[in-house]
Amino acid sequence: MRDLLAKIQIQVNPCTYLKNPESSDLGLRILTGSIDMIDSLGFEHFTFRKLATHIGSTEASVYRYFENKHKLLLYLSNWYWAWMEYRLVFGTINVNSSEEQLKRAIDLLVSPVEEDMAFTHINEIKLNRIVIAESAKAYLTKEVDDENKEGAFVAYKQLVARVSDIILQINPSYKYSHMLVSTVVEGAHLQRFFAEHLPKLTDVVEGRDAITDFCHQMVFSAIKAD
Amino acid sequence: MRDLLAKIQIQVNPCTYLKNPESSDLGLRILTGSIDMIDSLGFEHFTFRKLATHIGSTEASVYRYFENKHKLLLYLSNWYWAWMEYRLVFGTINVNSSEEQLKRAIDLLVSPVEEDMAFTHINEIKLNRIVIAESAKAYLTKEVDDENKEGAFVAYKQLVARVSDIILQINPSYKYSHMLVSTVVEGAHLQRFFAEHLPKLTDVVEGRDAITDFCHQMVFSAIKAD
DNA sequence: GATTTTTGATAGTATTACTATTATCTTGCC
DNA sequence: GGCAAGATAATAGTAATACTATCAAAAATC
Repeated sequence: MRDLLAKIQIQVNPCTYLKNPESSDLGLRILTGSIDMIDSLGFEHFTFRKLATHIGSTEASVYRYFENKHKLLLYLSNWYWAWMEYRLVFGTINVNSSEEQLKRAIDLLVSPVEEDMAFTHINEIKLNRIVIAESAKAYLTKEVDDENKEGAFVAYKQLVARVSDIILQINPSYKYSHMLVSTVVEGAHLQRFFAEHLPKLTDVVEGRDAITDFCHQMVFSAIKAD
Repeated sequence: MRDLLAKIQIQVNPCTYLKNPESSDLGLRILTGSIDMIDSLGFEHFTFRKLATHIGSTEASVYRYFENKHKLLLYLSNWYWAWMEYRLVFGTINVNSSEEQLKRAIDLLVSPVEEDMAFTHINEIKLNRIVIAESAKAYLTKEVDDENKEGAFVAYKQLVARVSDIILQINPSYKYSHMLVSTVVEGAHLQRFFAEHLPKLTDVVEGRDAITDFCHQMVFSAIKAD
């Protein structure tokens, strides 16, 4: 099993990079280092110069892998969503009931992530924090249409489509399945951020994870009310 | 009526500015001009130098009103949420039923905005687009905790609390009223952005505004399922 | 009409976001 | 083992951004 999983590589759309960072030692250091630094400094304070110093390389070398830090952020988001889809496929395989599939899908998408030992160069816990705090900046730009045409958001769209399909199996007449999925996924991220920084915008409850509970309830009540 | 409304001024928390832009002609031009330019260029490409040229002033003069462009964005978000709250108060006054109050509140928060003639220096349609595409960048930063302490997000928190109160009047045992409101408000913004730029993440339906419909349905099914 | 405040004009610095050039270092290949 | 091709490091340089400082002119206030 270990050997089998070791062969799995998360495929990221090439439009996000100039040279595949998974293809060399320096590339992998760029990924590991950038995840560390974006998580600790925040995207705005993160620069290729700082990254280069941190991983013991040079700015020019980093630029050979990624056009700019925005493309690097796109790469990391894509990796995250492709990883999520891979986990979703594994997590719902052999599950007969669509309701149970949806439950597991929501859990996977909105619960706190744990480290995945299969990918040593990516710290999934830090990457999750980056996706929560920074990934909206990857599409909230004036370049979004051009980048979308190049395929910069396929991984995300594919994941949303997959969960949306499960919803439609449960209730084929529900009109807003994509909206519901993207709202819940982004909403859960937002609530995690609020819980830590702007608690007045959320509801802190003890016991079971409130955000996961809220998402389950919202999804199932929405698709059943119809 | 006209005269009465003319006296109403939207109060914005002073922590966002160095000098109140509503207090001078140049200040008002900064507001009008920045709304134009952030809407057309996007926040990343917007600079104080470009703004100064656009309004026929100088960079140094703009800096006398706002510490930096991030603070200006905070000012604009605050103005928007304070304006929303003012409209919410007017829109739900003399409405007896809590259900009807909530309906109107959701409509106000998630439907496309129209221009408000009472505030000539602010183009609310452009400001709404800015809030949709840029306002998340105002809090998704490493400085959020410090700025929150200074009160940079009070207007937003107050609005969420107000709508949350209406929900609790309808169903006092609903545990996630703040989560639901902030999820719906941010979710609606996101869906408007997706509808225009990433339509695969949303559901385009003809007829009645799909996003408003979706939000109404989601809120009422969530609080009644409990 | 004098004083205070605001604005404009100009200049300057540090940092960021790149691009270019050349030297060095690996690694695959014969 | 040596050579060629490609990758990386070292260094330098440019344009734009994000400010700060100074001083004079203009406007508002008293």
